[in-house]
Amino acid sequence: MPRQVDHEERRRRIAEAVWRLAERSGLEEVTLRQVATEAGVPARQLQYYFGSREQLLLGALEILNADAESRASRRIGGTGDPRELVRAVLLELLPLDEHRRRQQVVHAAYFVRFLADEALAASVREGPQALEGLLAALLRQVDPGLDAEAEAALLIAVASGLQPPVLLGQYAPGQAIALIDHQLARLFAAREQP
Amino acid sequence: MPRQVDHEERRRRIAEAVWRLAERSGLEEVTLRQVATEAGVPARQLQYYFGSREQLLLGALEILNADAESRASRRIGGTGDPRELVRAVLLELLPLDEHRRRQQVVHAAYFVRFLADEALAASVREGPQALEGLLAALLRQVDPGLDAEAEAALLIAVASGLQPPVLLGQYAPGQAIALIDHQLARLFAAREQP
DNA sequence: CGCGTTGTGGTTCGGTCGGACCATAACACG
DNA sequence: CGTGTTATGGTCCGACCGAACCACAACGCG
Repeated sequence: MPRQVDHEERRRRIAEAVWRLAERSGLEEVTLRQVATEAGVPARQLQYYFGSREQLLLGALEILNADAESRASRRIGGTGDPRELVRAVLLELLPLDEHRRRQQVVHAAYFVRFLADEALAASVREGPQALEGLLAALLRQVDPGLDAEAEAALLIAVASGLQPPVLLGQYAPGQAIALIDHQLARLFAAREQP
Repeated sequence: MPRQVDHEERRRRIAEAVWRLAERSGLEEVTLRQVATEAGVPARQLQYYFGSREQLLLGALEILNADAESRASRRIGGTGDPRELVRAVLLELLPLDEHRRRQQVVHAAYFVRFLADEALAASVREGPQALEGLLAALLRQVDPGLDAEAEAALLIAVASGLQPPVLLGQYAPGQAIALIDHQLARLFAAREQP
């Protein structure tokens, strides 16, 4: 194999340009030329490393998701207490740093596309479903008396429902966290002082 | 004024074409030509009734919001019981019929644009804020002991957080309603049998 | 009955789009 | 030291974009 080039690094560099543009002004502005300019590479490379525009959008999304997942698991890996773990998982859904903000805005930019493409929709459903299972298991661990599935679903709905207002600046991140803590405190109240 | 033409009716007809296209495949596909074809009018009329593409997108959004608001107030107008009213307001946030589904998908398509344009962002924040105030007032009426602001914010977060999974087909509408009822039941439990 | 306002249709323009194409440079390997 | 694979760059094409422009049809009013 001649000409040593780190394909992954190139693809990542280009994908990051896609994210920045999508975050700034939606998929509409993610044209091959704009991406090339933003990434600082000739337009031809996008064709070489991703193929068509459609594949570029898909590839950039995959890299973003893989990125977010590894970042998330690195962040929650430490804690052991189930109750702390539940909280950590939920906070992961809020745009509390630049990476998560970008990831969530880009997801929003893709959202209508998810609806239109059943294959995409299926892969998007996986994440929340896995998260819901994990949360339910943790909740059962904390208090077997809970309706774990329903409470897990509610908590995820709360956290993801807080995304837009935080992104829009309607709530400060601290307010969103306080609301999640409010819901968690009520949920765990019975178990707290038995 | 010669040539009697119902401007509002024309604008609505064109706006509906914008919604359908935006719902189907995002703002990216909302081009003047596509809108004209979809609405069944010559492209020139879009220019005449809205001006530029940007103004068309804005105008279509305004009409959509006015529509949704009148439809919503007509739907919840009947009930008097505060507790029923709270539930009705929350269910209004779910995509339970074609109109609400369309409205919410179109909003999703505009979302990144909201983030980029501060004026738009401000107008988008108004709705939820007013809703939150209304809900908080109702909650205080039901049970003065509640932290009405926090509970109102949580309920709205739950309902709006349930939008994406319902739209994606992850939850059936009935499941989403059940989750909201679960949260409401817990909230009102103390008041139920004093 | 003109006549000026208002609405309509079609056409055109400069620019940008995604993607195809081709020549060539860089390098691992026989 | 060729030589073939891999990577790169520049260029070109037909299609479509938003928007401007123009000629004219319809109609209320003086």
